[in-house]
Amino acid sequence: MVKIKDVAEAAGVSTATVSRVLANKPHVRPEIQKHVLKVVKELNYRPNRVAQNLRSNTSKIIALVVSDIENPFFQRVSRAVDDAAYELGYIVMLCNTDENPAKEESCLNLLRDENVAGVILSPTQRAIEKFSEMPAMDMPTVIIDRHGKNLAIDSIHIDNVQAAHAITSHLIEHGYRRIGGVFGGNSITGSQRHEGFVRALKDHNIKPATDLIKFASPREEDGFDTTMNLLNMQDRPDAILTSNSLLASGVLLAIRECKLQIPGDIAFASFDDTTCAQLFEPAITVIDQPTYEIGRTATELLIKRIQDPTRSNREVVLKTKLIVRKSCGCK
Amino acid sequence: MVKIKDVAEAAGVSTATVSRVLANKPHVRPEIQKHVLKVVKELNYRPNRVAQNLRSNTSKIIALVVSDIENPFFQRVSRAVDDAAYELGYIVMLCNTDENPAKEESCLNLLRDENVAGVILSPTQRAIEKFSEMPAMDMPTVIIDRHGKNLAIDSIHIDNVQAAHAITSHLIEHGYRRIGGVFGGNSITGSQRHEGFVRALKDHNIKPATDLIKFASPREEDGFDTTMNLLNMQDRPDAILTSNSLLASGVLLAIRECKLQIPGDIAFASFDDTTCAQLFEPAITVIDQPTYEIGRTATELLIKRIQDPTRSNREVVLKTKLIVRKSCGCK
DNA sequence: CTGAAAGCGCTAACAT
DNA sequence: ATGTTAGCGCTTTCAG
Repeated sequence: MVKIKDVAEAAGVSTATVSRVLANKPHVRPEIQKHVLKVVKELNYRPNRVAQNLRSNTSKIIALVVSDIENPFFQRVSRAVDDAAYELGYIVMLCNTDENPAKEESCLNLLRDENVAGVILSPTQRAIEKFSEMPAMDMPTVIIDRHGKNLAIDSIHIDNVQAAHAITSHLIEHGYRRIGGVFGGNSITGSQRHEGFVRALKDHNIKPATDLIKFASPREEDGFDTTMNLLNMQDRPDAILTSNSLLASGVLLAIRECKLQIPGDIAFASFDDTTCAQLFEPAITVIDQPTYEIGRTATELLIKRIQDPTRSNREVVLKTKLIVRKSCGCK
Repeated sequence: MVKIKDVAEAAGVSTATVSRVLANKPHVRPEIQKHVLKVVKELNYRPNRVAQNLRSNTSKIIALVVSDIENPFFQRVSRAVDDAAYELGYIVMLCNTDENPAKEESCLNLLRDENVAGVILSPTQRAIEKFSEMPAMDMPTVIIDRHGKNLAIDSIHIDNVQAAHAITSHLIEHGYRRIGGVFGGNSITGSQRHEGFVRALKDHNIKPATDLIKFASPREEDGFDTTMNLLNMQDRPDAILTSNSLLASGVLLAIRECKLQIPGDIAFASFDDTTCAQLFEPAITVIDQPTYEIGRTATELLIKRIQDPTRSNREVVLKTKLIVRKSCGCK
C-alpha cells in the first residue's frame, strides 16, 4: 500500500506538503501543488481513512440505526439516506435494533468506538427516556420517526397522533363504528397512533372498546394472529386500522383466511403507501408518509450538525397525506 | 474519553498489560487480570476501534454492497447479513450501487480506505469482468447473487438459468405459447434468467419471439411502461414472466390498467416470493430464492475468509423452489 | 510475567 | 512557502 511518505519522496517534498495539497490548504505554490497531484495520480495514492480519522478525529461514515430493517418505511428512508450521503461524500452504516434496547445500546456503543461522524436514529422508548445517560449520545445525532418532547436534539418526524386521528375519522365518517385497531407494540410510533385512534373515536362520541384494541410486534405473523383473534370474536369489528405495513399484510392475510370481503364485510386502512397497498384489490386507504424526504432531510440535518455542533436544534415535522381508496368504501 | 493509559495508571500497571488482558492474551497473572478488568469496568473504558484498526490492521466492520437497495431480495439478504454479523460481533455498512459501475468503484475504494474487514458484493457486470484490475478487490470478498465463472473468489448464488427454465416450462406446460419476458436490464442476473427463458422455449419447440422479450431497469415504472408496450401489441402475449419483484409490480399495474384478468386473459409469473405476491389476487406463481440463507451463508463465508485468507475458495449454489399459485392456471 | 518503547499513517503546530 | 516533529490511542516486539 502506497502511503503519504512514498508520495512525498517521489515528489521530492515533505509529507506535510502532500497533506496540504490533498486537503486543499493554502500556502502551497501552484507548481508544487500540480506536481504533487501528478505524483499522487501516478502512484495511485489514496489516503488511509483510518489514520486520518485517528489523527484528526474526522470520519466520512454516518450511521443509520433503525428499529426494523424489514419495514418498508425504513427501507425507503435508508434509500434516501444512502442517496443523500453519497452526494455529500459520506458512506452509511446500517444497523438494526429490532426495537431491542440492549441491541440498540450495544450498536450505539460500537458506533462510537468506531468514531463515526454521526448517527441517524429511530430510538426505542428507553433510549428516549435515558437519553442523557447514554454515553454514545455525545455523537452528533438526529432522531427520526420518533421524538422526545424536550430533548436538545435534532429530530424529524410526522404528527402520528394527528395522522391516526385523520384516518380513523375517515373510517367513522364512512359509517364504521366497531373499529378494531392493531398497533405496533412497545414502539413510540405505535402508541402515538393508538392515541390518535382513541381520540378520534372519542371526538365522535364512540366509546373505545378495549377488546378491539390490540398491540402486536410489527411482523406479518403477529398481525395475522392478532387479527384472527379479532375476527373470531362473537361481535367482530366492522373495520380495522393498522399502524404499519408489516402488520397490514398480516391483517389482510387473516381477513382472507376468514373469507371476508373488503370493504363489504369489513373495511381496512393502514399506514404507509406501499406498492402492495396499491396493488391489492381493493386498493388500501392509507396514510402516506414522506419517507424519502424524511431520509434526505435527516441526512442533511446531520451533516450540518457535524459541520457545526453548536448550531441550534431543530424539530422538523413533516406533513402526511390521507390517500382514500376502495378499502373503506361507505358501509 | 478514557483511554488505555488512564486504565493503566489507575490499575498501577502498564498499558501493555491492559492491552493483554483485554485481548485475552496469555502470560498475565490471574489476580492482575481480575484487577485490570475491575478498573476497566469502573472507568467504563472502551477501546478506540480506530486506533486498534490503525495499529493492528483489524476491523469489525463488514460491508454489504448491493446493486439495488430497494429490491426486496436485497432487503431480505441484508436483514440476514445484519443478523449474522451482529452475532459474530461485526457491524455492517450498507452501500448501494444502482447497478452503476462508477458508483460501485467509488464505493469499493472508499470501503478500502476505511480498511473494512471484508465485503459482500453483488457486482456489476463490469466488476466481474475487470475483477483483477480493481485495487479494492484485495479485500476479503464474497460475491452474492452473481458469479464469475473462474474467479478465485467465494461466491454464493442460485442457478438462474435453471430457475428461469423451470418457471418458463411451467407456463408452457399449462398451455401458454406467446410468453412475454420482462427482464432486468444490464444485470447478470437478468440476462441469465433471460437465457433460461429462451432455452425453455426452444426445448419445447417454441421459437422465441424477439418482440416479446424486453429488458428494463428494475423499477416499477419501467416494468409498467414495458408491459404497456407488450399489451398494446396487435397480437399480445398470453403470459408474462418477469425476472424480479420490482418489475413484477409494474407488470401487474399495467395489466390492471388494461383491464385484463389474470390468468383468464393473461397469465403471470415472476421471481421472488414477496408478501405482495402472496397477497395479490390471484396469488402469483414465483421462483422462491432462499434469500435469508444467502445472506447468512455469505456472512459466514466472509468471516471465515477474514480469519483465514488462505483458505480455498468456495462456490455455493443454493436451490430455488417453484411455488405454483393461481396466476398461471391452465389456459 | 510485565514494562518500555517503537510505530501504524496521518495532520497540525511550530520552525525556518 | 515548506519542512520538522510530535503525537492521535493502541498493539507488539524486545528486554528484563
